[in-house]
Amino acid sequence: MGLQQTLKALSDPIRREILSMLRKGSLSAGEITERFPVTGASISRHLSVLKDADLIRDNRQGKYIFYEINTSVLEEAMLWMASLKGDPDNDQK
Amino acid sequence: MGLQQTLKALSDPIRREILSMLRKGSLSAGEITERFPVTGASISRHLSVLKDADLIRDNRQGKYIFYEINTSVLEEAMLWMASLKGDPDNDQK
DNA sequence: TTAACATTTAGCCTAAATGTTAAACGTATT
DNA sequence: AATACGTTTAACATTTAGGCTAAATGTTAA
Repeated sequence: MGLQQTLKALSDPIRREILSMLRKGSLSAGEITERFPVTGASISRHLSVLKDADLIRDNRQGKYIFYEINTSVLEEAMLWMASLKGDPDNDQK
Repeated sequence: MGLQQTLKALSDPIRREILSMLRKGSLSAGEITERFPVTGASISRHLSVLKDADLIRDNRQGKYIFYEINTSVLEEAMLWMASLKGDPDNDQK
């Protein structure tokens, strides 16, 4: 985990779009796949990248696997960006 | 430009470290290179990625080229992340 | 203008990322 | 248990990224 994994996961447009979709509520892998012009296998791998980065969580319900967003991990990335804007004499690492 | 280029540029640890270094003031390409275990040519390419993303600006002074950070472009990335955390019914796209 | 130095660009190589199809897996239904 | 359905995993092809060395470019100084 960590900043590296977070930013890497966010650097792909499909993965960002998936996160945007999940903002409105959880969706199954199939529902997510429907909205992209790539195969389910590709989306599945994108989902696993997002999951490894802890940007999404999954929970199975019967034969469906539902994905939901987890934004807590964005905190670190936002703090890092904010620190870049800040005065280096004042505060953080 | 745009979010894609910004996040792509930020997804590499060397490029992030370069930005952190530049927080404290501008540095020449050579000074930046000294601090990494890779060749000047590699750093030069990293600098061009950061520059294309408008995360840094350069200005030549004699035979040196000095780089400085430009944080304004981080705004968009931070806003995007913030929007992921927000209520989709309330506000933005 | 030649030499020296700082930096970038080009060409090549390897590794990582992304896409595809086909096979495997997990669950529900019959 | 067999089939069907949703999803993931494996194997492979292609593209992209990052590193290196060598050549090119820009600038200063002799």
